[in-house]
Amino acid sequence: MAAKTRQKPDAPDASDRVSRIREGVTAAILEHRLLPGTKLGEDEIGEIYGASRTLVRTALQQLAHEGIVNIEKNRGAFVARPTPADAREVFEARRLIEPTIVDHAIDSVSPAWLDRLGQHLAEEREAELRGDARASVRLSGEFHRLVAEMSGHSIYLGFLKELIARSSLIILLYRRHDTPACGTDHHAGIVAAIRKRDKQAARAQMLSHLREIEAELFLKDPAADELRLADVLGA
Amino acid sequence: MAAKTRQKPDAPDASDRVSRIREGVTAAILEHRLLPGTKLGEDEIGEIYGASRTLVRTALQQLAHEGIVNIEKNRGAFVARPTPADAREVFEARRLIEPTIVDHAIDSVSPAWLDRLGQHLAEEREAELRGDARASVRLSGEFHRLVAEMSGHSIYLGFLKELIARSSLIILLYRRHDTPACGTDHHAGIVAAIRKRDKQAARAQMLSHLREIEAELFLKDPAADELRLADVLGA
DNA sequence: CGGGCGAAGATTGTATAAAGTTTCGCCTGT
DNA sequence: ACAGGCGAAACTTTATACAATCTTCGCCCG
Repeated sequence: MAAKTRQKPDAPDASDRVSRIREGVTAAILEHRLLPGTKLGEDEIGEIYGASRTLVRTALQQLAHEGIVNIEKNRGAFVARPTPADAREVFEARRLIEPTIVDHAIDSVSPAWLDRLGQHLAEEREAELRGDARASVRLSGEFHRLVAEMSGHSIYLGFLKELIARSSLIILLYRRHDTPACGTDHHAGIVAAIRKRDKQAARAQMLSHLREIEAELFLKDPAADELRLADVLGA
Repeated sequence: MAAKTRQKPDAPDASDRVSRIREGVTAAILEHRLLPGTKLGEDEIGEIYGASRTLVRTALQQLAHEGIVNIEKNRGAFVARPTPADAREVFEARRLIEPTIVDHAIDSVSPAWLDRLGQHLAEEREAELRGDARASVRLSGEFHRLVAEMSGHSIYLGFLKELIARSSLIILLYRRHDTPACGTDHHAGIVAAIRKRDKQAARAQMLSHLREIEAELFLKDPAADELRLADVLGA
């Protein structure tokens, strides 16, 4: 039975070229090398990755569906600029879904997974010590995705991937102080609760963790935003 | 101000050709004219809609992301065949999200929306009287989407659209009796609760409604499924 | 007569070229 | 000097052509 060629729809180490472009652009956006509003020309990206526009276009469409890129008809693709309202929606959705995800994760916990989580915490601590903000943001997102993978719930995993990508962009945009993302301590606490199979504690910690992240953002009123824009344009 | 050409990213009456293909194929799948496992050839679809393969591919990729089509590398696109495990995941997600959605819907209720809901209920009753199963399934899904639109929460709306599409496919696959989808009475009850701004009742009714839909499905054990398949092949 | 190898056909993946749209600069007219 | 419009350049969109891969059918060998 040579069913070897078949590969998972969302393989993490996806070796095909579209995935490489998608992940490269995602990394560039999330590491703040491409600011919101930046135009993503197809030729430009294609040249960077040595691919034709066909593949670039596919990747950009996927990113648009993830919500970190906006495609405007006949104008091109731009790095998304989430509004404060978007931000609130994203975090509300996370507060709804993630506590349930940790519940499931605890149900299907295993020594191998606990090892993986511990290893991840170590990586996060190291990045934080280095003061590497880019790696911190990336690893913080990966922690949440790891828990979702652990839960074995593919629908929740898919939703959360989207929410994490958007969150990372939002955090980079609206972070108040330059505090390095969300505290590693929170993640450690969640892992401890998972290790103890304490669902109630895990849910509670996840929830407060998410609340704290959102509380550290400066989500100004959309109306005020409009005014400020008018101010700039009028001046 | 010639900003007429600009259109919403997910316009319901999207007039562009990709959307027309996507909606046509979606309708065909949800109306059971294309059975799960059916191959969706690019040329075949392109000829039907008078479009080139480029557009067909775009549409199929979007459908794959929605989960009602599977794309296998170098083999093509097929109508998805959700497993019982998939079905349980989808309905669990709906039970988590939809009660919250009705909450929001009640927060932003308006006379215009109530009219719209009432009108929809009438359409559902009419289709049921006609015994038009296809229309019933479609309208039943649209009811849930309508409530999500009412909530004004774009993230939840996006997630629910995906869940509804998958649900429709699942219901058509695993329905036990040929009972016409989910009872219109449930929907009427939910609308009544929304009209009374009774969040608790609305949440409870939505939840029991979803439970009842799932209870009417015959979600056989995956293991048993394998066995039956082996049985057929062996015979 | 059954099984496996191989070539032809069909289908998808990728690249390139043609068509349509937007944008920006420049020029003209007032 | 400034407003308005014409036109070219750049880009996206769509179509078509080419390359790679898989499937299928027939043939040969055991």
